[in-house]
Amino acid sequence: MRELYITNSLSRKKELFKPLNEGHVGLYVCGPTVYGDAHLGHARPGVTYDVFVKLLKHLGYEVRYVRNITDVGHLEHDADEGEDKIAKKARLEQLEPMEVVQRCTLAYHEAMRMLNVAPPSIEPRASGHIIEQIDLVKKILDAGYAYESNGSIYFDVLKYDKDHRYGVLSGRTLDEVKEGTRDLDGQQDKRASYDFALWKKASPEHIMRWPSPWSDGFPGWHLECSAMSEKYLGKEFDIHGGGMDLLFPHHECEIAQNTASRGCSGVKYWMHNNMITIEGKKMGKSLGNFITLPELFAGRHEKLAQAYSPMTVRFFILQAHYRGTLDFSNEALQAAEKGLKRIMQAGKDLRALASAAGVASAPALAYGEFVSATAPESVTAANAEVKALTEGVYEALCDDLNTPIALSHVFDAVRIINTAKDKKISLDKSDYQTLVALFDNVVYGVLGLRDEEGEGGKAAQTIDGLVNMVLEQRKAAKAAKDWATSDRIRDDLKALGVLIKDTKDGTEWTLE
RNA sequence: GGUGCUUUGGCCGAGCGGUUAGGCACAGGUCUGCAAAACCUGCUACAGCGGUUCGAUUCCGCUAGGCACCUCCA
Repeated sequence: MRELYITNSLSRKKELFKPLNEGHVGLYVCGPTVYGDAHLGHARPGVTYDVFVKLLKHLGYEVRYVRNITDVGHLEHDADEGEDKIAKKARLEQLEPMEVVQRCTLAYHEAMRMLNVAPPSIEPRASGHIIEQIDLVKKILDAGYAYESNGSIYFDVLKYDKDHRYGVLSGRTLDEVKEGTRDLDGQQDKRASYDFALWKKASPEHIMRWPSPWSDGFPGWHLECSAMSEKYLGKEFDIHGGGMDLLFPHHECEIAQNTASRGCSGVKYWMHNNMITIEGKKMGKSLGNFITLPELFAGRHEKLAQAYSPMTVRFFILQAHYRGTLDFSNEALQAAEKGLKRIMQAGKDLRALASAAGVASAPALAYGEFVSATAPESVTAANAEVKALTEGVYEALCDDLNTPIALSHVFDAVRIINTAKDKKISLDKSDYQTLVALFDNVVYGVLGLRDEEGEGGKAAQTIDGLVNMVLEQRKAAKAAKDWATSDRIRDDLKALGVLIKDTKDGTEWTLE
C-alpha cells in the first residue's frame, strides 16, 4: 500500500500514517451544530474529509467514518443564562427543538449531497447518546477529575494538569490558559474559570433536559465527541478531524476527558482544516458576511455577483490546501468555474477519444494496478508524460492531501488530451487506459468532481436532438455560403445558452 | 493582554536553499468564411531591512501589515 503522510496537529509535523489496525482506519470528524442553515463554512470540512475518505478507500483501506450531529449541549452566551442555543431558536419560532434539529439536519444533508459529499458510515446524534454521556461523566467523577457543584458537574482542570498536563494539543500551558480566560458571570459554581462543564443543571425555562444522578439537565458540549467516538471507534482510534477553530478548547477538552476516563488520549492523529474567509475575515453572522449554501447555489446574496454551482464550490475548495485559509471572492469563484469546466470538457473528450481507440471506461482499480495495464506500443514522450503526471497526482494526494498540486497535474492531463484531440500528438492504448483510469478513479472518484451538465435525462436527449436538427440547417446554410443565416442561427442559439464551435470534424456544442 | 499562524506576479493559489507550480485574466501567433474553443508563445513574483550561506522567495532576527484562537463557531 502506498505511503500516506498527514500533518498531525499534535506534533505540528507531517507524519507517516500508520493505522492502529492493519488495513483499517477509524476516523471521527466534528459535524455541524444543527440550529441554522448549512453555510459556506460547512462546505470546507465536508469536502475535505470526503476527499480524504475517498482517498483512503482508493488506497485500499477499510474506513469507518463517524461524523456527529450536535443537537444538544451548546450553551448560549451567559447573557442568555445558559439557555441552549437550539432551545432559544425553537422558542422564537414556536417550534419544537427537535423540529429545528430535523429541518436543519435535512438541509445540511441536502447541501452535502449537492456538493457530492458522501454520507459518513455513522452519523450519531448527541441527543441519542445521553446515557453514554452520563456514563462518561460518572467515570470522570470516579477517577477524581470532576466535581459536583449545585447540580452541575465540572471538569477539574487544575488537578488534571498536575497529573497529565492540560494543553498538549493547543500548545498552551495552564498559566497561559488562566491568563486568557475571561471571568464570566454565572460561573460562581466553578472552582476555576477554566474548568468546563460536563453536565449542566437546567434552569426552569430550559426545555431540552434529561434526568441524571445530579440534576435534570443536559451534557456539556465537549462531552458528546468523547462519548460517541469511544462508542463507535474504540478507546483508541486513528484520526480525529475538525475545523481549526475547534482545536481549543473543544478538542483539548476531549483529550482531557478521554485521558481522565479511559487512561489514554484516544486519538493518534489530529487533522484540522482551516477556515474559509470572506474579504480576509472569518465568516460570521456578526460581520454581515455570512453566506449560506442555498444562497450561494442560487446567487441570492448581496456579495454574490452570480450563482455558483455546487461543483464550482467543491473545485474552489480543492484548489487550496486544506490547512490554509481560503479567501472567498467572486473573482476567485469565477476562475474556479472556468477551470472546472475545462477539466470536465476534457473528461468528455477523453471518453470519446479513448473509446475510438478501443478503451472502455476503467473499472474501479486500486492504485498501481492500472498504470502499466497495457504495455505501450513503443515508448514515446507522451507515454512518459502521462505516466509522470499520474504518479504526480498520487504523490500529491498522499502528501498531506495536497489537492492543489494534484489538480495542477490534472491540468497537464487536460492539455495532453486537448492536444491529442487536435491531432497534434497521438496517444496509444496504454496512454488512454492510464488517462481514463486517472479521470475515473481520481477526478471523478477521489476528488469527487462531476459534470453538472446533466446527461442522459429525457429532456437532455430532446435538447440534444433539437440542437442537432438546427445545426443541420446551419450546415446547409454554410454550404451555400449563406453566412447571414448561419450566423443568425449561431447567435440565436447562443441567446438560449447553446454555444457552438466549428471544428474540422464538424460542429460541436455545449450548454452554457 | 496571552498564544499561534501568515504576507508570493492583475486575481486565486502551490512550492522550495540553486531547476517553469497550476488555474483565471491579459498580449501575440496557429486554426477558422468570421467567431468561439483548443493548441503554441509571452507576462517570471515571492512585504521591508539586516544576518547565515558559494548561493535565499525558501533558514534566522528585527520592522510593518494581516489573520486565527483564548466566548458559540466548520
